[in-house]
Amino acid sequence: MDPDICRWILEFLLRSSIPDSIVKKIMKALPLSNINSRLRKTIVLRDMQSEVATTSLTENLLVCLEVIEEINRLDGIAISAAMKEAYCAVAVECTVKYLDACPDKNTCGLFDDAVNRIWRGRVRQMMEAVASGKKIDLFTAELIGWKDVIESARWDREVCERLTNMNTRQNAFNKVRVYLKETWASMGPAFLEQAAILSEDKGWGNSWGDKMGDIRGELADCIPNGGCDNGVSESVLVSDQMNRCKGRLHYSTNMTEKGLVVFDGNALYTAATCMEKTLVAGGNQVFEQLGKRAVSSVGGSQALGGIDLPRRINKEIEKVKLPLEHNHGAPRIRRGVNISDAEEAKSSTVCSKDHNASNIQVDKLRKSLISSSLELRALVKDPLPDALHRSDIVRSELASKGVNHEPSFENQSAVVDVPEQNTCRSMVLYQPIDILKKQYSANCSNVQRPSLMERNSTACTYEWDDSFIDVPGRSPKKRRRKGRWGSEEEDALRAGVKKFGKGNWKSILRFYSEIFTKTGRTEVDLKDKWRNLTR
DNA sequence: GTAGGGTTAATA
DNA sequence: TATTAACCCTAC
Repeated sequence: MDPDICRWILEFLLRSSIPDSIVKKIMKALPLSNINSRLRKTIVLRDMQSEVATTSLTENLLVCLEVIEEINRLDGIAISAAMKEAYCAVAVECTVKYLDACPDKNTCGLFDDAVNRIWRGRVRQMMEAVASGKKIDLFTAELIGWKDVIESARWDREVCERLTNMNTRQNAFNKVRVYLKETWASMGPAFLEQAAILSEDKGWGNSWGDKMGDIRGELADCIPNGGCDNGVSESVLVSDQMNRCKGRLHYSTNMTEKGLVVFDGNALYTAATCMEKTLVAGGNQVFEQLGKRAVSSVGGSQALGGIDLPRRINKEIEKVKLPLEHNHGAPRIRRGVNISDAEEAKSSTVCSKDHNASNIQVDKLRKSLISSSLELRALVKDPLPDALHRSDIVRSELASKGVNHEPSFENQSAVVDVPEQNTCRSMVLYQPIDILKKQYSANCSNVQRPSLMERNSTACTYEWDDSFIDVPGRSPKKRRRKGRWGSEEEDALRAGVKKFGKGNWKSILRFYSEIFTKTGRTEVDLKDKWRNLTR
């Protein structure tokens, strides 16, 4: 798919309320080259929004804000007061929260570690950078003031108590939400939404809505046993979101609705297909207007990466029209692999109403894919897509930097009631910005955070290749070895059980994510370790 | 998501 | 070789 189309789709999805799990899949599959600063910022903001939505506050937010500051500086955008306040409030909360869990506030290793990471790490590096003449807008007098207070809490019990009694958590949430609201507003709608609004202004019809309803119904009907693996619900969700934008666009072509059906849980394919068909639906008029609107609204092609948009759009039209009209054509990309027309034909029938027939074809195709996969493994040392590669590489490079976090929506209230920590919603890892961090977070602290693009925690291995396909004659899957538990981890686990109670492993994992993500612990690991500790 | 039984690797 | 810690699997 064309990189510009990818960007438009990704920006739109990031701005939507599509679950992070789907965005995660899409980001894994999309070729994320040529990311412009607007998309970078959108990714980071979504990351922050996700974290706040699950009422979790981690040092990931500090990294995000630092990344955005860098983006803004390069783009010549001033740092707002809300952003500075948000950064300071999060830094305070990410430190003070450890006081709450410390049995002995004056000898708490977790609090000390947080002070070292945040105030003696990030903030001090800022101080040094400013002293050397570098402009860092996040470094404020308020931050310096808090640094002194936090440092004094290490030896002054009174300060310590005062900090513990402050609602730094609520304050941080409010400040971050204010900042997010302000920033989303300043960025305006997603490019595709702008285009949709434009098409509505032009009166290009509204028949799409009815048609989309039919298609969604067909999607639901044609999925045997609730779906092709787990893809259908995702496809419908994506379709719903795309419909927000597409509903305003004119629909007039002979779409092959079956082509909309997700194959094997690949939400990207659905998103891409929906978007292609939508964009094609309006024909040249829409594309031309898209181009004009984009170029005129940003004062030239610069903001779109310097592309000749109308020319690019026409190219896309030709590329997409062909397969639509002839029901075959240019190869599409699924899971980062080009698929042939024959496979396309197969997959297009996967979800037909003839479930038995489609299942047979699914089985055939799966066998074919497994066979291909094995062949590829034999031929290629590491078959992971580039995105995963980059993510893994960056993650290892960030082993001494890093972060944590969770998911979200725009347009949340700026000031909200924050639930008690032990009633937090379950954390959903959503970590999309590894690549961006590599570029923008040279001064991160030493906490690692799993990536959005990271492989499933139960599938990733530390000492050997993962092999999820059983192969006769091949040695059985080895066990992961994450290593023995350190005293820091044990302390965090004990403090977590004291704070959240036994059994709330997910909450404990989230609360001490700075510690547990370094070693890649899961909630099951925490449970098992607690069992060992209490035996 | 969690609990608990079972398995495996590391260690004494 | 026995014990223990870490990990896996499955049911709920």
